[in-house]
Amino acid sequence: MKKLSDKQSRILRFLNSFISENGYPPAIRDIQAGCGISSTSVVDYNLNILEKEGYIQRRAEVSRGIIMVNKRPDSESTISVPVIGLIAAGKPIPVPTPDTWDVTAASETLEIPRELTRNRENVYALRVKGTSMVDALINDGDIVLMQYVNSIENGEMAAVWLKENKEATLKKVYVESDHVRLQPANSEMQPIYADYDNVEIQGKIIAVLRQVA
Amino acid sequence: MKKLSDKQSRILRFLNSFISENGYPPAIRDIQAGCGISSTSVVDYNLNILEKEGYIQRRAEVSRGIIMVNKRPDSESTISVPVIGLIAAGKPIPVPTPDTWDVTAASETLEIPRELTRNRENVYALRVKGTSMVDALINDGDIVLMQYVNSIENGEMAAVWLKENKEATLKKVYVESDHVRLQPANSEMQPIYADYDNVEIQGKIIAVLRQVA
DNA sequence: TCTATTATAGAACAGGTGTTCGCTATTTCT
DNA sequence: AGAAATAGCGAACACCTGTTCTATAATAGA
Repeated sequence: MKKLSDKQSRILRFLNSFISENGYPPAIRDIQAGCGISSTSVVDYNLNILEKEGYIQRRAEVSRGIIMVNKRPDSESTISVPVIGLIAAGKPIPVPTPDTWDVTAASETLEIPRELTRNRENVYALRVKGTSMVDALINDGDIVLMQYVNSIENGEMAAVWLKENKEATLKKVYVESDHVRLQPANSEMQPIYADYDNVEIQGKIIAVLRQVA
Repeated sequence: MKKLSDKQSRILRFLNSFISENGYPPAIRDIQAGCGISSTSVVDYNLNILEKEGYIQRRAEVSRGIIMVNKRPDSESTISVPVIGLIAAGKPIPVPTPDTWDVTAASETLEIPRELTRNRENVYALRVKGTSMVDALINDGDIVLMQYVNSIENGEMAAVWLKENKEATLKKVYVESDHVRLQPANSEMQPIYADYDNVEIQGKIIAVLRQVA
């Protein structure tokens, strides 16, 4: 790809904003006005260059037949994820089962790119309260995306409820010969060992979001 | 909302498929052909009904000026963030300036909910390489959302380039009497002290994304 | 400096395109 | 059945819009 001229990148920026603002692409004369270009032929000239360079596609003889190639037309690129509650040491998580699944009932939802959830089903979000999970690189205030599952693979990070301790935490879970090993993500921290019937999987973690400042 | 006639729901379905297939809305005569309708006026007639019922919006006198209302244009809820490169100890970040800002030139982009970026401008993303920033609760493979800024508030987490050490890192930055204190987010870690002219702010961190498994 | 290339201008053309109008067919209601 | 509302039809109009043509200016190469 060659370097774009000032006018060309201006057109490209205008295309993006126009489409996102109006829902349909601009006509040649919209671009002309929006970018302060003197002639439609100059717009046409530069659009052809942009097409040859692969930035856009054009449909001949079609009004507003301009397609941005980089941004996929797939409008289903985000998914609504319910923020169910807090996870904190000492409190159980009110995890919904797939039966009682009702996104609309959640008090708060988050728009998450499908790219992050990788099209998984039964995804919910939890706010992390307290610093009890810094050893898993998860801080106070972070949001963790969880997937409701009954069982998990060895080594996956999961929200586990320790019945005896009455404590929920996020750890890597390894099922071993006669116990369950709960391993913090930080290799310098020591693992916790627990009996099978003391742990209850409440979902596996698939992503972490943290807003700073 | 009234019940739609067969023809109207056929038009609605055609609109969806046409837009997702072509990237721009159909003209009246495209709908006419696509739905097997005999006259453009019939299309116009039904489009007006669809608009009155709230299914679409129309721009008068604008070719292809049809907007689907139910599926909001993605760009309203999400923003395209360019993934500019890696941040790792020992490597400078090729941070763009607002002048050379060109989202389309980035090799990779990420759709991020505006909620996460809080409508900030000049946002870019970096992939974190290596575990050199675990003390800031940022792991290998994490994606950090950055905002290009010249200066930052005391205590904000920023990407700083240490000229002497030839090293980029993410730390909380405090400007103090005769030096700059770079404080890891983890309170148990010791801060780094650096001279004013040894540090170069390359942007402040506004969010962290981590995909697990 | 002369020339080839690239970029810009303005105008005009031909077909695309939303809109309108008069009229007919179909359905709904009384 | 008769009237009224709804739906459909075809054509025509007037503007929209992509495209093309010719001419000129600016730039780069030799």
